[in-house]
Amino acid sequence: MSKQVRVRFAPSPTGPLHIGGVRTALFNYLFAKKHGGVFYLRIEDTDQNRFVPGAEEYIMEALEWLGIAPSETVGKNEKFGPYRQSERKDLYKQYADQLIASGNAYYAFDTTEALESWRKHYESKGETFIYNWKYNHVLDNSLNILPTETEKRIASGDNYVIRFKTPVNETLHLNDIIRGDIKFETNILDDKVLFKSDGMPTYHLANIVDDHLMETSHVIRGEEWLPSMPLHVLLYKAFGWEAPEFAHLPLILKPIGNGKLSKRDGDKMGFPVFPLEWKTEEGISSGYREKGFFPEAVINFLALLGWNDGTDQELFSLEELAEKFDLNRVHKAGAKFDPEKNKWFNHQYLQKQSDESLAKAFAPILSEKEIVVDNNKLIKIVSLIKERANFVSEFWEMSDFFFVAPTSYDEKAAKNWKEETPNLMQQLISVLENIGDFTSINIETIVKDWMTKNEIGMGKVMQPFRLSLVGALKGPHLFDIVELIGKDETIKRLEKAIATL
RNA sequence: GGCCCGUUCGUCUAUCGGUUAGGACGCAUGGUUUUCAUCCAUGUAAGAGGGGUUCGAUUCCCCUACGGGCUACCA
Repeated sequence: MSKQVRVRFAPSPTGPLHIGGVRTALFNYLFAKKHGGVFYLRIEDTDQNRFVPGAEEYIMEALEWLGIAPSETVGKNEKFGPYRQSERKDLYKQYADQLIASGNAYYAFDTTEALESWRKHYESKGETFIYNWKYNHVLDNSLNILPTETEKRIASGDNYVIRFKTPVNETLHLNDIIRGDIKFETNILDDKVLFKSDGMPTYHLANIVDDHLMETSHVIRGEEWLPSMPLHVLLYKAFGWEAPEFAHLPLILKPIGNGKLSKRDGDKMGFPVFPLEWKTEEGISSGYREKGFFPEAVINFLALLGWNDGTDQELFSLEELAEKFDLNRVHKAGAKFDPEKNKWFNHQYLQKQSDESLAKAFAPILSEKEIVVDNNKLIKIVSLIKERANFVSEFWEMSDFFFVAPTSYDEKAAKNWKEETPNLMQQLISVLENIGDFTSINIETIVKDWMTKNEIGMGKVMQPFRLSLVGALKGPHLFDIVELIGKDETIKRLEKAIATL
């Protein structure tokens, strides 16, 4: 690639960033890294009605948490700033005027109501209403009146918008990196509004102007933008600018049912669709971070939703992804989001964490329950339970018996508590009392010795023993538990079980 | 309705004309663990349909069906 690669993620701050947006950001980030380019963030806040406080901060925080923060954005390396379109407002009008002057755009005075009624009118006749030359005879714009009249109306304060004048009778052959050639007929295109009556540009104008001014080399965005690609390409042409290359990413679809994944689906289906938690008056939408996902796991899962490196490898670090990423290997079809596989990735990344860092992550949960525990002991406990966990948040219910004696016993397991069991447990207590070196291996050897010598079946002892200590038939290797909770506690729990059951 | 994009196991996907259509998640079974889980092994399961092109189509072309997106003075 001859040109410096500069790509952007350009969300509009209308709420929390959702998982589809995260993947778009990720693919842009990876593409930039792969080609030694720049990944920048631009805030597209040209719709004043949809502004949501906190959304912009949320987006930045989310990208930072995920480890894919932009290198240029609001307040950071602003060499092409400002990066907020609302702050570039004054810039856009001149470009709209430029298009008017060159005959590529015109003023339109139609009211929303008028357009709505024309639309209905033609639809009832079985026609598709398009705002272009074909229906110009019913439209109220500067194409139909004298320039002096237009000037007069504008001067008198009539509301107007500026529309693009789509060329007539052209067949456009556009290229998309992922999809190849795409054909469009200009005759079916609307003359889109470029400049709104409130003095703000629409997405289309602002986007093209900024992508040009910020020297964007590649536009990598969601497939929902594919239909506006001809307009955008036409705009570059009208300005006389070189257009960037385009790549339209497949959409992320709902796990079950039809349609693309939407912001509301997440909590309804039991998984987060947002990187971070988002609170509003209506309620809390859960986030990956708060649910205990590792950012690496989220990144890895998302990267593989629509892309793969052609091998069987599934676990990739961010660096590896950046090295191997290739837009030509992006799948064309939409991908259903699979919460199960997402969890599996988290399980993989949980196993990669050190016992120390997992203990550190677990500690706050324990202190909330006012449990004090020696750090070395905690590290050991974590090492015993982590392999069966998907999340740190599962640690407590998987290990509570290390910290507090069972208060109840699993009913089904308690059925194995036979008549002879109390006596056996009593004998077991005596055996344990005499063990000097109270370590897992030693205890195991001695206890098993005792069972063999007295011809006691393993199941007769081990199951009630576990039930007494844990309260259920679950958990790590029994003698590891015994060592960790210690001799006194073990005996205490056995005595309690004998008394209770 | 119109326009555009797409279609391989239930799900994510590999395959760039010739393969027993491979891997992963899930599920099932077995083994390990006298527990649960993990782990290991095995199994389950796919080219939407119809036409072409070709010696040969999952792969290239067309049609149909289905899925998705867009169709605002929202992005």
